[in-house]
Amino acid sequence: MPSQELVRSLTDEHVLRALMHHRRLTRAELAAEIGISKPTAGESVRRLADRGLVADTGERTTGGRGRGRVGSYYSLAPAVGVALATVIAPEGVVVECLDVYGDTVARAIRRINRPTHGSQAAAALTAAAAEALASAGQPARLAVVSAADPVDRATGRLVHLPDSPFLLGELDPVAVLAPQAGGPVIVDNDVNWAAHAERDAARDFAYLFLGEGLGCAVVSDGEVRRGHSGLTGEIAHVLTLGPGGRAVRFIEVFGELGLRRDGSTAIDVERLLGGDAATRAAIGQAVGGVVAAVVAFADPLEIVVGGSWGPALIDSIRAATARMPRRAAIRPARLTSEPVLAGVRAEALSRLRSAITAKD
Amino acid sequence: MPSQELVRSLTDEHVLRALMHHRRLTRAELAAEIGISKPTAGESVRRLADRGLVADTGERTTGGRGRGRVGSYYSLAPAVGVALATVIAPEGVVVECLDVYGDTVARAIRRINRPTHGSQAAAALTAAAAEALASAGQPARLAVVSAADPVDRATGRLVHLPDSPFLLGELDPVAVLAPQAGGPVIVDNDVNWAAHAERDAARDFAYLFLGEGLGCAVVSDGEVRRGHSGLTGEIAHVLTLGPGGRAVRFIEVFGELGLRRDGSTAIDVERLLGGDAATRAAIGQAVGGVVAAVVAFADPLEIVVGGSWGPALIDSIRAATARMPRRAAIRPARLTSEPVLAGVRAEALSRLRSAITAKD
DNA sequence: CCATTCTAGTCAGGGCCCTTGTCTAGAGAA
DNA sequence: TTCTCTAGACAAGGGCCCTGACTAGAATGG
Repeated sequence: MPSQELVRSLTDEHVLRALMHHRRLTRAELAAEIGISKPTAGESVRRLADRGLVADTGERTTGGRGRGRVGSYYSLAPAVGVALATVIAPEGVVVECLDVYGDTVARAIRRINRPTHGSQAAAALTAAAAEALASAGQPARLAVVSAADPVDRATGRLVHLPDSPFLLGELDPVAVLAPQAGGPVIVDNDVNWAAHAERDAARDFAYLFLGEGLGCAVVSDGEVRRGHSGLTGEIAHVLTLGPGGRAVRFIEVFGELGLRRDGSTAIDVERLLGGDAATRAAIGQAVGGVVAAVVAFADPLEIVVGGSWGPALIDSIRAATARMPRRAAIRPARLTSEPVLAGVRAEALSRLRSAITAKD
Repeated sequence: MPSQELVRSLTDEHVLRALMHHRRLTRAELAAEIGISKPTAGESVRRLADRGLVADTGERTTGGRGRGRVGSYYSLAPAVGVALATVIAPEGVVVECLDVYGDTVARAIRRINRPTHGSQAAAALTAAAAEALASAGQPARLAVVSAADPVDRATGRLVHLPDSPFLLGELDPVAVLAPQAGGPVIVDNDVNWAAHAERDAARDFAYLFLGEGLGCAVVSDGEVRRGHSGLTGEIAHVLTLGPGGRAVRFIEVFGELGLRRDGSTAIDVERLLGGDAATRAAIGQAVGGVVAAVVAFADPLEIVVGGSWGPALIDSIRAATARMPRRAAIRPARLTSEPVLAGVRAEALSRLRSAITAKD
């Protein structure tokens, strides 16, 4: 019987998924919801209870909907575990424990004093994860991590690219979190997660991040595309229209305009936002060249502009792109508060649910 | 029994797939190959024969492998049909009928006298398809079409972009072929299909097409990505490094070097290939800028260079990209003879097989 | 030349999973 | 107290597949 028990596992999967969305159901409600018979629903619940995935909540239907025999409510057991949603930024780290319903059941924060020194971030990460897990009281099943630096797709390590700020320093989030994650550790950079959170808008779009650093995420056919080594969207070296009509690398435009912080590769956002009309036009031109490239290579329905100064200069960008032969709608990012965390949460929830239903 | 017959359809699917790869098998061989019992294999064959998908070939095992009772060979019936693999180029159209084994069972060619006049191409297409289908003697199930112009993803129609040669003219391959295709008509441009054919090399790469026209295909996570409207890879307007260090649109570089054909937007390949060292270096610089952009937005493992003059200038391109902060391996295209047709054939075969196994 | 050997295909019996239909338990309504 | 209504359990049955035994029929080999 090679594929006979497949149908049984399918039934169990349906039951788990129904409980994820309705939190608690009686066996009769499960049968009606899924479209299976009551005996089948009962058997499935028994199996899942034996495996520790489902438990009788102790609640009874009495007092709810009229007469009839009382029913027992079942729900997912705490043993199904939580997912760690983690954001590592230069200011500090956030670790949240998400349960299977998407609720944040615990949260811990640690500040980092010396960024660009990986061991600081690693220590903060371990401590925050320990605190959050202790507070949640449930086992972790996996971790989804955002880091404010380019991430190597194969290893999950942060990589230092020339001319790009290296905010967090040498850090291997997979190695740091593996002991606490209880499963896979998925790492990607913050821009990609922010794009992930705006994914419902379109199946093909680009997210242009314009802040202290420069980044871009490409969403194609509904998924964030990372490329071979995970460096899709590292746009510092794209050739664009610089001052005087010269072809200049994108990041160098800001140097030539005197908008890079001294002794750093980061952009001085304050000075940039206080710039005059000519400066804003020059920046708009430069961004326009990048837009032309992303239009050519990603053909997005729209271009979402985020970051600390991108939305403020959106008119200059629109003006620069208005004359281009091919255009794409340019709009500011929709999510303004914690877009990165929103994307990380969404992925953590989706993966946690898959891990539970797919398991064995 | 909501999902009970799922396992039966799975069995049938396995049988069909086994027959696609082995062409003819006895029921006992099917059972051994798939890992099911002989009675189950026999039942499945009976069902599929009733549906007309499988037929006794009349061949018997006698004379082959020693003693024992003779077995009956079964194979897929001709009624499973063929896929139309179609290439539309300015010179003419090719229509091939591919059977489920990937063999070309019929082929028809029509020349086109007046390109850029869509009705000519449409007539040639209809005639070639009719000839090929008559010769094949099997019903068509779907068509996969390559066109040497940008293709609108939503409609399958050819689109005219500014500064890009419009070789075939207004043409709606879906409408033209629908009556003969017997199913869906999938249309994409030639560069994407050529990239499709090189897909086994890597899951993330870019295919740079440098010929009379300029194009690029982006393969990400193993699939050719088309973008929202299907115009991914239309690189004529990417800003790059032009003569004198100015930021120039890619296509304009060729105009400034005097390499565009008079009265047309096409590149004069002969003159280009006869150019001096300075010209080749200038072209290499310009292509290098495009490479920088594709590296930033697609992060390919390698960049495959094809087209009529691309491979010939690969050293100039490599020299221009050698100094770039981020690099990707650049290599000439592997498939040189009919890469487009190879990609179209591969997709047609894959879709034909899916259509047969998924049906009902 | 005939018994042996070996394989393709069929038949019978049984297990698994689900379904329908019936029955029991037990709470609210009359 | 009796009726009504629902959650859940139990029994019977059907679909699909498997194992094991059986039949048919050709080549081998003494």
